[in-house]
Amino acid sequence: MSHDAQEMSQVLRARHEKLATLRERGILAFAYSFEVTGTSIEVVASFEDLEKAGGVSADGQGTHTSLGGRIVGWRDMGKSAFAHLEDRAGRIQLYFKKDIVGAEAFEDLRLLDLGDWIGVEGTTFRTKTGEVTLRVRAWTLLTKSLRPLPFGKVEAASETGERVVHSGFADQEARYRQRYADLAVHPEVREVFRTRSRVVTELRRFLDGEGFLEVETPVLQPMYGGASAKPFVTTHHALDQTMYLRIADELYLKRLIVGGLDRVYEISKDFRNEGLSRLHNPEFTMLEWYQAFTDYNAQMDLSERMLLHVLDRVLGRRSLTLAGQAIEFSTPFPRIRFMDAVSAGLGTDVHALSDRELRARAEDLRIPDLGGAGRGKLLDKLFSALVEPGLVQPTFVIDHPKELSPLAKEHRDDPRLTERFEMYIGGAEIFNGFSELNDPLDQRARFEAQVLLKTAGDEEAQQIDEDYLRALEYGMPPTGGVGMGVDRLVMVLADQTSIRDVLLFPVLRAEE
RNA sequence: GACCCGGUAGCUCAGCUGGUAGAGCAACGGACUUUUAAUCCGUAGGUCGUGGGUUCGAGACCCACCCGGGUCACCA
Repeated sequence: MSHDAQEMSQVLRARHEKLATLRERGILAFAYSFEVTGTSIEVVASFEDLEKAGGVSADGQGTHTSLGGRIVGWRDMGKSAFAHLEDRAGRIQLYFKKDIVGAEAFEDLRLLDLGDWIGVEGTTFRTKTGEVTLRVRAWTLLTKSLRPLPFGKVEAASETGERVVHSGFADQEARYRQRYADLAVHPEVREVFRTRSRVVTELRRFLDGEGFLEVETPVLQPMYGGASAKPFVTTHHALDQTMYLRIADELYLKRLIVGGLDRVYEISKDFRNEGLSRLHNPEFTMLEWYQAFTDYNAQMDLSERMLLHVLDRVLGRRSLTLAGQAIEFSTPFPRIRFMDAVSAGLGTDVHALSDRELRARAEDLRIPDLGGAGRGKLLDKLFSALVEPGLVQPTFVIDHPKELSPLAKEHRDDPRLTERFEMYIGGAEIFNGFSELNDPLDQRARFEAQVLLKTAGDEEAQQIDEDYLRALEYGMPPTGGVGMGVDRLVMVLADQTSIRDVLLFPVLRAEE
């Protein structure tokens, strides 16, 4: 025992005492392995199949099976006891009877607690109350749980008959910090992360099927770029060099297009040294892909197809509920021009407004912290305030102003704009793509404009990446590229309103 | 960083205009060989976030601080 028993709470002390008793009786508290023949759900289903086929024996016995799992419920009845065992698939009821397991093994059940991992073997049957149950012939302790899990209670509401869950673990912060306990007592949380895994699998499957090559580019970079954001800064000691954690994959992936890997994608952790919010975690997962010989129109189509693929494969339907709102995915999604949307919100043509007039409009709307915002930032602020919240159904916003998009190609019909799109769902931006700027001279000019913004105090403005310009000078074919927030897509599919609820271990202030 | 709300038993919470700290669940002991929120009897469990102050007396009132949540700001 590593803790002074005096300092342990009564609850912990009771478990340590049980552990000591187990050891006195020669029972292994932390076993090495256990052979299972299936999962709880399979066992229940196969018993029901057996019933339908009339294969249950005269005394109601089904097949013999062995299962492993965690004890999540216990009802002691004296010379018999009922429990629920939870494994990766679900739950099954266990029935222990003194006459069956034997007096000694039955007595040892007293040393078990909720949260313990056990292995059981026996035959299935259906109880008087109708639940398919495993009649346990023998049980083995697999792991003693020395700290009680915060199990809640489920009850049927007296009036409506609905199942009401009384969580024993409602403190959100504690749930994030001790995600292991959150997962252990909340099957629905485990389900969110299964959904997340399936989403990522299907994104890969889709792009692989389209002939894309999955690649890996540096996380640790001597120069960061590809997005407007503040980086995390660190030091490589042997090289005595400042390094940055990547804020985007974009510039590396486009170098690969130059190199002739003409359809590439990467699923990456990106890092941005910014505030936290419902939609922002400092470390997040981004999917970026680039496809040569295509423009942003093709990439909007591809994005739609990708989204439908994921919906079909993960949910099996093309509609869902997000934060209580019904969302329908019917393609093609509406496409609205950025400047038209802002103009509509403002009730006047923004093209005709000077920078000063734009600022006055923003101030009228009480948009805070305009600071030294230039035309691009003013338009962006107006867009965020007037348009974004209304983009609940899947919608493409297209043709953003040039100042906002230093890596996007100038619009073929309007030099003030770029060929860019963002797709919004539920008021949040999830996809962002463009016809990639491949003219190295124009790219240099855009970088230089960013440097001016930086000098003017914009901390997120980009820097000149000479090596990237050198790559473009070798020649990058016309290319369409897209970045997509994987966490945010998972939020949509799993109906979660906070990014923290789709991250296993969200960023938190250090404990203590 | 700003504003609002919160911190009381392992968990969820109550605690009135200041008067000796409570409930349910969990735990522990006992009864019960088809229960499922099992039930019944009993026991134990608390530096009331921290530090000051007001008061005869503070969980409650005042001040400061710490921690958290929400909203906003920051953030393609």
